[in-house]
Amino acid sequence: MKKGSKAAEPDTNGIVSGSPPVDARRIDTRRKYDPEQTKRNILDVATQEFSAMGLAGARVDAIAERTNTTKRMLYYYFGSKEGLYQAVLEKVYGDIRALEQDLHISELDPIEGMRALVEFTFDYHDRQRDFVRLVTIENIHGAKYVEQVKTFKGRNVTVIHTIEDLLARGIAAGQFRSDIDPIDLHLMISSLCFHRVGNRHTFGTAFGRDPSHPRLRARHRAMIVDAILRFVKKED
Amino acid sequence: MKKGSKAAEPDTNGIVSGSPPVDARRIDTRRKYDPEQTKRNILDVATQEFSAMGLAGARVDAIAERTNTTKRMLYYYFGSKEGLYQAVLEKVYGDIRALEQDLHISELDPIEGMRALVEFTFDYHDRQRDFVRLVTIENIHGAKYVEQVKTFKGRNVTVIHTIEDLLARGIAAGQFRSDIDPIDLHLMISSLCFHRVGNRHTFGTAFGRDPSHPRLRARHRAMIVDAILRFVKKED
Amino acid sequence: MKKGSKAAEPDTNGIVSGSPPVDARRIDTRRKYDPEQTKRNILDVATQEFSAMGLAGARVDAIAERTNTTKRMLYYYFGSKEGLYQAVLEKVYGDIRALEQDLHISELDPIEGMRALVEFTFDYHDRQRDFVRLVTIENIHGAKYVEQVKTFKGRNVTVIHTIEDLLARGIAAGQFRSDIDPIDLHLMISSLCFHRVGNRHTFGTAFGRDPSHPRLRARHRAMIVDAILRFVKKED
Amino acid sequence: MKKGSKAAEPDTNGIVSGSPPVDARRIDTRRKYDPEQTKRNILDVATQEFSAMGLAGARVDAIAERTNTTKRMLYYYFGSKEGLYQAVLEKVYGDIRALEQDLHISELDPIEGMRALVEFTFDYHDRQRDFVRLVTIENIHGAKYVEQVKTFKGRNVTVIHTIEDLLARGIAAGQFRSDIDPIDLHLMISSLCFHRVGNRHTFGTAFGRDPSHPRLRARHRAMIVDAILRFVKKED
DNA sequence: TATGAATGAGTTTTCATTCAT
DNA sequence: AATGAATGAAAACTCATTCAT
Repeated sequence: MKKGSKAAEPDTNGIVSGSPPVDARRIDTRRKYDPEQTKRNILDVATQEFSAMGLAGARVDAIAERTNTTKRMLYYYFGSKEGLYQAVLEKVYGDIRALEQDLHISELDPIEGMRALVEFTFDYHDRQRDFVRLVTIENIHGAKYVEQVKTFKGRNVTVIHTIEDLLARGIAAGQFRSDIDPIDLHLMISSLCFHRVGNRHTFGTAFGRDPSHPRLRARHRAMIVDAILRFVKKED
Repeated sequence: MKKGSKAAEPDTNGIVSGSPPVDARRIDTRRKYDPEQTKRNILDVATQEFSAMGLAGARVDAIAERTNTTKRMLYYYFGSKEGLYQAVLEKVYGDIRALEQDLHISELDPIEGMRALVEFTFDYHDRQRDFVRLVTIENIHGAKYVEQVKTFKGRNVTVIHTIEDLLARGIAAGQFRSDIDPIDLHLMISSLCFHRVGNRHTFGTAFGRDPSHPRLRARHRAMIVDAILRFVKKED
Repeated sequence: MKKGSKAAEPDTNGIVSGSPPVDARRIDTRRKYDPEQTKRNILDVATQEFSAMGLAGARVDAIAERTNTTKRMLYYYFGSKEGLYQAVLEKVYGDIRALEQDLHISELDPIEGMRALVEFTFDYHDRQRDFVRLVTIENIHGAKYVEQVKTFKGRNVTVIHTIEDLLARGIAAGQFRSDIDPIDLHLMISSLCFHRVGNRHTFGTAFGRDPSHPRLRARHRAMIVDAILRFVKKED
Repeated sequence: MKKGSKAAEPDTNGIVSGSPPVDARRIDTRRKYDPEQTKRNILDVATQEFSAMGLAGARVDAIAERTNTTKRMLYYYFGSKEGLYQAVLEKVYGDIRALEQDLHISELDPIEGMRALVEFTFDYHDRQRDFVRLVTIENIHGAKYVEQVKTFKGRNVTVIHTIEDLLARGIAAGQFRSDIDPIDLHLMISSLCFHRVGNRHTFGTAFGRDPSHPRLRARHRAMIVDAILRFVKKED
C-alpha cells in the first residue's frame, strides 16, 4: 500500500462535483478574494478524493494539491479532515433530495408517478457514482458522520411522503395493493438502483459483466420499473 | 480521527469470523507451535478489523494486538497488509458459494426452487454482515484485490447455472416468463438482499428505522420473495 | 495538547487586567476609532493570555479573538507576538513599583516600616497573580525580554533604597541587627510572598492545601511578617 | 519567535539528568536492544528540553534529535508529547523525595535536624535547576499534569512527617515554639530555597546581582538556616 | 517458529504573520 | 484606522514494515 493515490476510476461525472456555471454572466470571475468560491472549490475536490479513496484513504495533501488554494485554507474553513468529509456528505445528500422535489410527482397518475420516481432514482444513481460511493463509505463508518449533519434527517422524509401519497392515490384508484409499507418500498427501489452501481466492480469481475455499463442501462432501467410496478400493482 | 479503533459495530456474528471449536474432541491439538491455528487466528481477527475499518482504515497493529501472536507472524504468513486483506477476501467469498451448493435446488419445483434461492440469499446476507461489508469495501477499491484471488471467478458461475436451470424449467412448465436474463435476475436478487444490510446505517439514520433489525427480517424476507416471484412469473 | 485554550484559572482579578471604566463620565469617548483604547484593550487581553499560557503557549489568534479588533491591529501596534509580550511585561512591572512609592515608609518607625513593607509585598503578590505568573514565565526565558524593557532596571532600585533606609534607621535605633544585606533581605521577603502564589498549584496537589487560599491569607501574612521581624531584630 | 531553540541556559547540571553510571561494572554496554536504556535516554534529554523550553516551547523533534533513537520511539514509549512531559515530572519529583529519605533526620537533635533539613533543601534546589524550572512550568499549567501522576501525592507526605517529627521533638525539648504548622513551615523553607533559583533571572537583571551565583551560595545558605531557626526557636 | 524493539517516510494539524480591500 | 482571507513553514503524530534476539 506504499503509494497509489487512485483507487477505482476518477468518476468525475455528473452534477455532484464541479462548480456550477451559475453567475457566469458577471465577468468579474477570479477575484483574488472569494471565500464562497474557495470553499466550493475545496468541497468539489474533496468530494472526488473522499469518494475515490474513502475517509481513511483520502489524503488531505492530495485534496489541497488539486485545489486553487493551500492546505491551510482547508483547515481554515472546515476545521479538520473529518469536518471536510462531513461537509461533503452534507452537500451530496442535499443534492439528491433537492432534485426529487423538482419531479412534481404528485401531479401525475399513480402508476406514471411511480414510474417517474423509479426512473429518477435509477438515473440519479446511475449518474452520481460519487454519491453512491460516499454513501457506501459512510456505511462503513456506521453512519456516524452523517448523523452529525444537522440537515440530514429532515431532508429524507420528503421521499417517504411522496411514496405515501403515491400509494394512497393508487389504492384509492384501485390500482395498487393496500398492504405496502412506504419505507419498505423506498428501500426496495433504492436497493435495485444502488446495488448495480455500488457493487458493480465485484459483480463485474465475478460475472464478467459490468452491470452499470451503458449498454445495459436501458434494459435495467426498464426491468426495475417493471419489477416495482408488478410489485405494487393489484392483481385483478 | 485521533484514535478510535471501532467504526461500526463489532459484527462478530456468524460463520465468517471466530475460529469454531471444531476438532476439539480429538487429541489435544494445542501443540506448542501450530502454524495452521496461528494463521486461522490471524485471519479471523483480520476479517473483523478489515470489515470494521476498511482496508485503509484497518491498522496492522490493531490486528496484531487482538491476535495470539505478534505482528511479525502476520508478515511471516501473509507478506503484507494487502496480502492479509486478500486472504480475508478469499476466505469470505469461498464460504458463500460453498453453501449455495448444498441447496439442491435442482431437485425442487421451479417456483419453490426460486423461493429457496431467494431465501437462502436473504438469510446469508442477513447473517454475514462481515461478508457484506467486505464486498462493499472491495468495491471502493474497484475490486482490484478480489481480481487477484484465483479461485474467485470460477466459483461464481455456479449461481448463474442454478438460475438458468430454474428459469429453463419454469419456462418449460409455463410458470415463468421467457424474457428474463439470468445474470440480471441474480443482480436483482442480490440487490434486494444486500442493500438493506450494507447500507442499513445511513438508511437507519435517514428514516429512523434500521432495515436490518430482526423485527423486520421476516417481513422483508417475504416481501423480497414476493417481489421476485411476481417478477418472474408469467401473467395469465 | 489538541485544543484547550485555558491553562490554569482565568485570574481576572486585580489591577493588572481589565480596562477600568474610568473617564466614562466625560463626553462620550466612544469615537469611531480610538487608538489608545484599542491598544489598551489588546494589552489587557494579552496580559491574560500570556499569563495563563506562557509565551510559547499563548496563541495570537486566541488573543485577537477576545479583542474588540482583529489580529491585524495587534501587529499594527505591537509588531509581533514578542513585541506584545514585552509590552505586557512593561505594563505589569510598572504597576508594582509605582505602588511601592505611595507607602511613605520613610515616615514610619523602622519596625513598623518593615512590617508595612512586608505586608504591602504580601498583599500585592496575593492579589496580582497575573504579575506573579508573568515573572515566572519571564524567568523561564532567562529574563531576556524584560532586559529589553528600558524602564525596567531603574524602577527596581527604589525598593532597595527603602530597605537600606529602614535598616539604617533600625540599626541606629538599636532595633535591628547590623549584618543584613538589603538586597538579600529583599530577596527573602520576595521569596516568602512569591512562592506561595506562584507555585500554589503543585503545592496544593502535593499537600492537599492551596497555600494561596483566602482562609490561609491572614495566617501566612502574619507568619511572614513575624519571620522577617525575628530575622532583622537584634537579640537582646 | 521565528526560531531560537534555546531559552535560558542549558542547565545540564546535577543529578536529575544524565543516565546514572549504575550497572557500569558489566561491560556489555551499548547493546543494540536495550529498552530501559532507550527510555532513560529519552527521558534525560526530554528533561533538559522541557526544563529549558517549557511544555509548549519544547520541540519533539529537538528532543528526538539529541537522542540515540528517533522520534518514533518517543511515541512508542510515551505516547505523546504530554505523556513524555508527565514522565519527566514523575521522575524529577521522585528524585528529590527519595533523597530526603536518606537524611535520617529523625536521628538528629531537633535543632540540628532542622538545620540539616533546610540545608538539604537549599542544596537540592541550588543544584537541581531543572527540577526548579519544571515545577515552575508545571505551575503555569495549573499542575494539571502532575495531578495525573499517580505516585505524586503519596510521595510528598513524607517531608511533612519529617517536619512534624522535628517540631514535636523540639517542642518536647523546650527548644521550639509550639504554634507552628508543619505544612506552613515546609512552605516557608521551600519559598526561601526555591525563589532564589527559580526567579534568579529577573532578580538578576533587576538588581544587578544573580542570587544563585556561587559566591552568594554560602551566605544565602547560612542566612536561610538562620532565618528558619530564629523563626522556630522559642524565645527565652 | 516466534518476538519485542526499532524505524523512515509519510500525514494531519498548527501557528505567526501578511495581503488585498 | 481597520479587516477578513490567505499562507509557508514547521510541528505533532501515525503507519506499515523490518531488525536483532
